Amino acid sequence: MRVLLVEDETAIANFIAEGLEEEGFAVDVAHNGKEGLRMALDNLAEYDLILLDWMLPGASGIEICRAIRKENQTVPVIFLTAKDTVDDVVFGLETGANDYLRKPFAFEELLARMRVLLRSSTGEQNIFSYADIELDVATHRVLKGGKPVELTQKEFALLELLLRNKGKACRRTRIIEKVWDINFDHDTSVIDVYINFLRKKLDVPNQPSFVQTLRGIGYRINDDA
Amino acid sequence: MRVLLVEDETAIANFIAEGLEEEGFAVDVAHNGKEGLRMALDNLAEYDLILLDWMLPGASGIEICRAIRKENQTVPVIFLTAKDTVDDVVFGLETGANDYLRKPFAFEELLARMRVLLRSSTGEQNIFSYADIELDVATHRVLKGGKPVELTQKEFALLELLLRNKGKACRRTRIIEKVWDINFDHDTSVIDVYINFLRKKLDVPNQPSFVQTLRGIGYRINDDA
DNA sequence: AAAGGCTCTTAAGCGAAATTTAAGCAAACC
DNA sequence: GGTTTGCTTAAATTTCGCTTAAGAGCCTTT
Repeated sequence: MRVLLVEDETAIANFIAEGLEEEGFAVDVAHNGKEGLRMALDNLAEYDLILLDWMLPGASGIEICRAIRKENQTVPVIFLTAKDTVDDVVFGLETGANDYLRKPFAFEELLARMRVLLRSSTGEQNIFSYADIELDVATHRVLKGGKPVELTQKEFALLELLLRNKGKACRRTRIIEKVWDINFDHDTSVIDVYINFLRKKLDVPNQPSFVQTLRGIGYRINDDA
Repeated sequence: MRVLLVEDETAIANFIAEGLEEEGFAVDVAHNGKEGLRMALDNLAEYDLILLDWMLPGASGIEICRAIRKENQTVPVIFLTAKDTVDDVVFGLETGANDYLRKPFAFEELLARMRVLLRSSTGEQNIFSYADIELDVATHRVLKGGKPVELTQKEFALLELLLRNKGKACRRTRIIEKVWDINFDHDTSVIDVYINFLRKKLDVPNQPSFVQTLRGIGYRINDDA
C-alpha cells in the first residue's frame, strides 16, 4: 500500500510517516504544495491513498485535491487540517475528498479511517454470454456484437433460462414452468413462437442458429462459446 | 435515495429524518435496536445508506453493523453517536462502518459526509448528465441547456435515480422502492405520471424522449450522451 | 379562518405493444 | 409416404403505459 502525504510541518509529517511505515505502508512525503501537486500528478496511479494538509505553501490542499479528481475519480483522499469549522469540512468534502480529520487527531483514528477507505469493494456481475450475445441480468440488457437488442419480458426470460443452462438441454416442460406458469396449458405453441422471435432478433442470416432444436425434448445453447 | 435511520431518541430521529426528507431522501426510521436489525436485514438491498446510533435498546448499533456486513459488504454505514473517544471511533470503524460522527454534529456535515459515501458508491460523482440535461446532487438543481428547470422533490428524486443508472434499466419495483416507499401500493400509476411530468419539462418537442420506456420492465436513460 | 397555490396521488379511457392462439407449411423420423 | 414435431405467419386478445383531469393534503397569504 503506497501513500502520498502532503504536509509542510516537518514534525507532523515525520510523525505520521513513521507511524504509517510501522504499519507497513510505503509513504512518500511532499513538504509543500507545489511538490505535492507534482508528485500526485506524476505518479497518481501508484498511490492507493493520499493525505493532504489544507494550508500549504505553493499550492493549497484544495487545489491538489481538485487536480487529482480531474485525473482520477477513485483514489481515496483524506484532508488533515486545522481548519475545523463545519463550512470548512463541507467544502473540503465537496471538493472531492473522501474524509476530513480535524487537527489535532489521534493517529489511531487516522489509521482506522484509512483502512475504511482501503477496504476494497468488489462489485459482482451477472452476465451470461454465447458467442457475441451477452445478457446482463442486473441491468436487464442484451447485447449482440456490442449493440443493444431490445427484448420483451418473455423473450428476455426465455433467453436467460437458455443461457443459464448453456450446454444443457432445456425441456419444453421446464421452459413452460420457468418462463410461463406451472399451470400453463401444455399443448400450445408459445415456446416455438418465442424461440422464433429470439432467432429473428439474434441470429445471423444464413448461419446456424445460436439455439439448437432438440426434437421431442426442447432446446439447447451449445457450450462452445 | 433510500436511507435507514436507527435512533431511539425521538427528537433526534425526527430532526434528522425531516432534514433528510427535505433534501429528497426517502427515510425509514427504526426506534430501537431490534426494529433496526429487522428492517436492515429484511430490506438491505433497498437501502443506499444506513445511519446507526451506537447505544440502543434491544440491539446495539455495533451488532446491527456486524449483521449488515455479514450480508452486504458495500452499503455505506455511518455511526452517529455520543461515544466520542478515539477507541470508540476506531472500534466502530473496524466493525465495518464507513464513517463515524460524534454527537453533537452539524446537520450540514452529516449531509456532506453522506454525499461523499453516496458518490463513491456510484463512481465519485455529484453531477449527472444526459445530453444537455444536468443534475447536481449537491446543490439539488437541474439545468437544461444551461437554464435552470424547476423540479419538485419527487421529480428530482426520480430523475436522479434514472441518471445515476444511466445505461441501465430501472425496474418499476425499484423505482417505487427508491423514490416512493417499500410498501407502496404496487399497482398504481404514479410512476407513469411522474415520467410524464419529467418528459414535459425536459423533452424537446418532436424529438425522441430523453428517457426510454422498457415495456413490462421500467425505464432507462441511454448511455450514449 | 378562508382562499389560493403547489405537490402528490388516484382513476379512467385510449391506443399501442406484447402475448397468445390458430392454422398452414416444412422438416425429421419411422 | 405417413406421422409427428417444429417453424412461420397472421390475426385475436390481453396487458401495459400514456395522458388527462380531478381531488386530497399541506403550506402560505390575506
